[in-house]
Amino acid sequence: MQIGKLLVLLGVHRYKYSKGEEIIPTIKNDNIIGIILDGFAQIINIEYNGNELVQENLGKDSVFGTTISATNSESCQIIAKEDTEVLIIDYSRLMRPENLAHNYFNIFLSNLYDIMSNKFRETNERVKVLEKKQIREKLLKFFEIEHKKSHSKNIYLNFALKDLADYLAVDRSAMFRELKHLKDDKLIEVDGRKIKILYEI
Amino acid sequence: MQIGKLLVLLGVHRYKYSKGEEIIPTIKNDNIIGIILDGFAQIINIEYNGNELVQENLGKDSVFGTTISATNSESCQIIAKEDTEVLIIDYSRLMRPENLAHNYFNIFLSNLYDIMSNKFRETNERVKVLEKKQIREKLLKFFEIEHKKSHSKNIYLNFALKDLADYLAVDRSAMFRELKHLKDDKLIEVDGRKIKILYEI
DNA sequence: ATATACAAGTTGCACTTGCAACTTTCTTAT
DNA sequence: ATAAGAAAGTTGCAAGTGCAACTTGTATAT
Repeated sequence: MQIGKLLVLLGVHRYKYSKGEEIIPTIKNDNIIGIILDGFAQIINIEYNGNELVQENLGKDSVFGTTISATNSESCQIIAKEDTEVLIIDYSRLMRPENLAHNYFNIFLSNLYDIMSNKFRETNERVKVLEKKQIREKLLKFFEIEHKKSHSKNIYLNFALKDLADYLAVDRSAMFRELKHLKDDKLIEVDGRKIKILYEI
Repeated sequence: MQIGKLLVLLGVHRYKYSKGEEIIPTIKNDNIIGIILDGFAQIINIEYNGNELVQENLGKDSVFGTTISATNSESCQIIAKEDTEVLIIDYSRLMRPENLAHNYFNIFLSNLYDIMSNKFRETNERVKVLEKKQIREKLLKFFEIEHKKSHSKNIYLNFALKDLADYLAVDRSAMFRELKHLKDDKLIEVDGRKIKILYEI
């Protein structure tokens, strides 16, 4: 059997979206897992007052879906910000008994587990940061986590500083202020997106 | 084959811990999933300054482990607060190729996925709350989520109010102050652990 | 019945933060 | 090369919050 046909049987589909399009069918169903194969999309939350706020950036290999990330169909839109290719897994189809017998199925599930574990780790890292009450503490926790991952005292952000403020869920200007305090206290050096940790960790 | 033997083959073990004991072997390995079958335990985080803080309460059916919750062996201890029975799944053993052929394996993985999805949902709910910048907003988001789950305007907490402050990652007294403001504004009524939503939602 | 422990609730105060309203610097497209 | 837009960086101020230090209430055990 062809891999392609198998994927269809397992409830896995590949979709392409143009820049600006809404990745709509994916979130209507409540048991779906999406993986960004290529491109860039954003989960946008529409607040009760009409405010739209970016909830999550979805780059290559990002995972989303009701079970995995905080997307609920009522208040969320997923918009392709570039031409984007998405793999959609229909979980309820995937778990049909007739699929359970498939040879490939195990490997597939096993990979799925790895993807989910990764997402778990990321989310838990963020919770550890968000749990800190003060901006300074949040920043230090963030640096600590990044340091543990890279084993380097030089942190290079692959996103804008204003996005770091969103990640920490604090006001942008307040974060800049605190970064300055940390610089003044000679705990860090900041040069654009490069942050250097000066203290013992 | 007996289920018992199968579980061993799959790298699944059942352990019992007495009150006060550390659930130590579980977190030494970095690829483990634990499920509390019975009892009560806590994940305790030891900060660099020696402070111990309860990171998570693990009741019946709670799931923990490096891939799933924020436990890293260096700074975390899991302590049984009552006599506790734990199911430990060794993920690296579980995923051995020879297991992939097993009939039960699929069902097992499928259940595991459900457990993980649940944990995902819980964590994402908390992130949604933690993302709010102000205590009032955090509380309102929390009420909103609880309301969506129960479809009732009466929220009954099955934990102490001080634990709600921890969940929201805010100061306890500041939370009480804000609860009072919400009461004054006639948005809620609070009676012990019972909270009644008075506004349209 | 009384002591003990823990949760609930309150308050003043200093510090932190969000918000608004800027200026400056850097990117990107034409 | 230049305009337009976005990100970086600042600052004043009012409001929000953490912290400490209480009091009151409520279980639980002896």
